[in-house]
Amino acid sequence: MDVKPPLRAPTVTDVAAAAGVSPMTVSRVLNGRGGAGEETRRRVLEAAQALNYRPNAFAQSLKNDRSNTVGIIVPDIVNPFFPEIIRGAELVARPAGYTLLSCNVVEDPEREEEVLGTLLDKRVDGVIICSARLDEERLLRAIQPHRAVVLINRSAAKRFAGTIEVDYRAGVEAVVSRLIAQGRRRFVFAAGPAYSHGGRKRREGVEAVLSRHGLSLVHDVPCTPDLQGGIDVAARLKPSAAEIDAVICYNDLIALGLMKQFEMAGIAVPDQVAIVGCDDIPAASLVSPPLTTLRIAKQDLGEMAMRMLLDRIAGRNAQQGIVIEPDLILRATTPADAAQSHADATRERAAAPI
Amino acid sequence: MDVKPPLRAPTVTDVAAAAGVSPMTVSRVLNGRGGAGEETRRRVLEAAQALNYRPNAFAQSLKNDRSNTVGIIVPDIVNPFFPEIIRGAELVARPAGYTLLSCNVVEDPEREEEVLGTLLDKRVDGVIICSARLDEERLLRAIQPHRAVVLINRSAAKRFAGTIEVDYRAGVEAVVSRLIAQGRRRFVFAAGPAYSHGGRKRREGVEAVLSRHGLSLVHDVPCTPDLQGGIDVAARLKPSAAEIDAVICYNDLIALGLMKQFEMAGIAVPDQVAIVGCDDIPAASLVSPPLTTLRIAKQDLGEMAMRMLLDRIAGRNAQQGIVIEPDLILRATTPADAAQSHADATRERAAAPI
DNA sequence: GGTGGATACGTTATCGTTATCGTTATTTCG
DNA sequence: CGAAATAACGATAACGATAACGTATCCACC
Repeated sequence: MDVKPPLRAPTVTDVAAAAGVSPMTVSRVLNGRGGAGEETRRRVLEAAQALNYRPNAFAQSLKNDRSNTVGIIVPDIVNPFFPEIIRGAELVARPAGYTLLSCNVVEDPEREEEVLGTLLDKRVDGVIICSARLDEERLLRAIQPHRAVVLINRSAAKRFAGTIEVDYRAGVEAVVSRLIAQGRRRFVFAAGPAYSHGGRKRREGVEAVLSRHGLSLVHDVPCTPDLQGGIDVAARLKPSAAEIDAVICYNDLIALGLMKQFEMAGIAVPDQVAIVGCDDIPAASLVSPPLTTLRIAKQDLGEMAMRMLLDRIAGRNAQQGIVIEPDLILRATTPADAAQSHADATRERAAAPI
Repeated sequence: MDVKPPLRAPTVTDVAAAAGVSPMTVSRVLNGRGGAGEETRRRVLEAAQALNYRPNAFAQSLKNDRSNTVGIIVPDIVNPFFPEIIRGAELVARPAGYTLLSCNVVEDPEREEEVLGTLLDKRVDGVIICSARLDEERLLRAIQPHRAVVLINRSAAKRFAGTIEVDYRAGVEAVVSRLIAQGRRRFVFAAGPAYSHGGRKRREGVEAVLSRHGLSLVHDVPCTPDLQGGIDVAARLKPSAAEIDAVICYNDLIALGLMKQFEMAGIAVPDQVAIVGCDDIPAASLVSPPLTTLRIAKQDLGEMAMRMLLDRIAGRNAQQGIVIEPDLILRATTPADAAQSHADATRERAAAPI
């Protein structure tokens, strides 16, 4: 019963034959280039419709040397921080006629290089790279052959790429200052991946404030940027838990893993140890106590990055570098400031999952 | 200083010229087809290396009529359920030489149709569709032109696609039975999207067990499958909270949104109302009380789906339909069974984030 | 020495689309 | 009314890679 469609997809030639015109005319009509009569135009459109014709993107790309595809590379798609960025990017890309190719590199620099190569093979018109884990030299070499590049949280290579950076340093300084004002003195930094540029910025923020007060980090613990990383850090800290009173975490996942372990070990948060995360992933507001964190407008970030990329593809390199500020979201893993408790409550309401 | 690369990427012809052979020979060497002398082979490889040659994927695809690209469509990339599936799929696709094009359709059936069209334009070799939201007829029409299709959680169209289904019904029956044994009688189903096939299966499970006990749902509330959905459901339930004692949720996000609202409203979980989620996203084990849920091996699911898809692309339609069973993960949003409390504890330890 | 068969290459044609240029018919205007 | 401009369309040739086929060379073996 089912009319199995011809094994071969219809081409311009097929449409042309059906409409009684030349392939060129079909192309003209379908691309709205003009130069086709009204009656002809109608016939062509009908024929295309009837055959369910879809232009072959390969042939088009081969001809035009543009793929209308852009790539986005993230270190770990399972980390809730990144899907929101991807969504933002896609929201901008699609209406502009671009398809987004999102690639997960599972926190592996080798893979990052490899994926940039694959994207080059696919002739993407541009790439957004989130939190590149490659060292400077390899990163440069890897992005250099690409037509347009936007780097998120990686200041390097401004000559070859647009950049969008989160001002982690300022954000971290704000929380740390606050904690010091509240009497905390013995800080730990759960540092995340050693090769992370954002991680270095965060550390700078912590250390700047600490040294201003004549303090320094009690521990600086690298870890994977996921729940397991937090669990590992907790294991390292538990023996000497009495000697610390605040942990600044590279991201929320680490903070949440840590909190869970502290809870099981009977370490009181925030009374004994304050915990600060980063990113404000949805889970941060759901746990008990809710996590104090630096909120980053993730979807906006993705949208901005994609707009910048499309600009660069179009040859408009207007914005070379953008810096965005994180928002300090005070929740209950840091002590409430008596004088500010009302303001905090208000803020938290605004910060609740919408 | 920087030697700006030629604007045009090198082609086989360039490599051929550099090596002093014909383009065909270059192609042969690079594809390991044999039929090239040892010395020639060396020269070609050197030339390709020197020029940093990368074959143009468009031209190859145009010639071979295969893109070595597969698509995966998910309703919402921000829902933690899906990134793990994507990761699983990618883990299988990449070693097999396929690039994965993942598309987010933001819970919109129109968009789903549109994206399937875009993937068709890109001539993907196959598609995996997670939780299709399209109705039967439109889904069939949309997948029919595709070369190979695997549907996740959608039993339809077995003639045209491989399917992998989670046996939600069985999983839900298990929890509901348990809750009834524990004395719960007044059930609510937070149903998720009305057009979800998986949602219907879950409802069937709940209703089957209830009717076996002469009961029926107190409320059946559709909602978006995210935190907001849970918040909305909570708003609907709060006025009559005294009349219910268990809520079965379409997924964990809904359950978590609901819990947060119940907590703020002073409704005790599980003493007053038991809550059950579905998926076992990482946040489920982090909140307090930790959420009882149906665990789905998400990454495995993605891997299986991709293996099935690659089989179908290769023309081996071995497995037509697979059913996988969810695991009931008992945590603290459902009452502990005295006799079983030790077993539960053991189980929970195994279920902790690794 | 001539025939057969490897082996190592080059030529040609093709995938589907479209820019370029050419051709033909139609209109416009001095 | 005739010349020139305009419009509508077609033929050709690319884009880059590669099957299919052709050719040239060399060795083996009768």
